[in-house]
Amino acid sequence: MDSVFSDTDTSCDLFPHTDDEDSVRGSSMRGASPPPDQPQQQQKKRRRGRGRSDASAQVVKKSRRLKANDRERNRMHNLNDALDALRGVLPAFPDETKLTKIETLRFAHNYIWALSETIRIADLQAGRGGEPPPLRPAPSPASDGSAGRCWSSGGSSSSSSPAYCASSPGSPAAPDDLLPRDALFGFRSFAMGIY
DNA sequence: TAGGCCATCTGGTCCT
DNA sequence: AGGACCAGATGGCCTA
Repeated sequence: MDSVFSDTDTSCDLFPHTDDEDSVRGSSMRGASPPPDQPQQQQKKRRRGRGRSDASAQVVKKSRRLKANDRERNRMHNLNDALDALRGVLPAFPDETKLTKIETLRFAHNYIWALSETIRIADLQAGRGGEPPPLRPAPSPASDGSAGRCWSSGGSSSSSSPAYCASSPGSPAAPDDLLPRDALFGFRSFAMGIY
């Protein structure tokens, strides 16, 4: 499939960033942590009396480390790409600033829950043929103010509720065509409403 | 300026 | 043995 989450695609050349030299002195370049426990002087001292094998071993070790760094960088880039793809699927307003990683994950979680809840309600309605149930999940029993604006199902149904209380939004994120635009307002804060 | 977010490096652990 | 995954550390950038 075209899944974004191509688990271990080592084939990703998303970033022509394979700068060996770059990663070699990545620490100094990005200001990343300089090896705190390995001052060069110590290394020099330790080298005393050792044969060439030690030096070559160091070279091998360093080369392995650099390769590992490169792989790790790629891995994180893949992860970020997947995260970006996820952002692309989630509803958002143009003026909304980019969701952070944690916001994206939390919002996706809640959004999926909202969708499944919508389906569940629709199924219920179809099976019964009665009057349409409210499209929006009922406000949580504990929510009578600004504080407890949870839109969890309260564990009332089969669907596992996210039980996450959003700090602000009064309504859950839901499919765009099912909910008015204002239902999506503030989903950013909603996204944050986990834990 | 403090705090949040992020990218990167790094060493350890697990898996193939 | 080598690669993937993970968590901690570190420093840069941005915003309130």
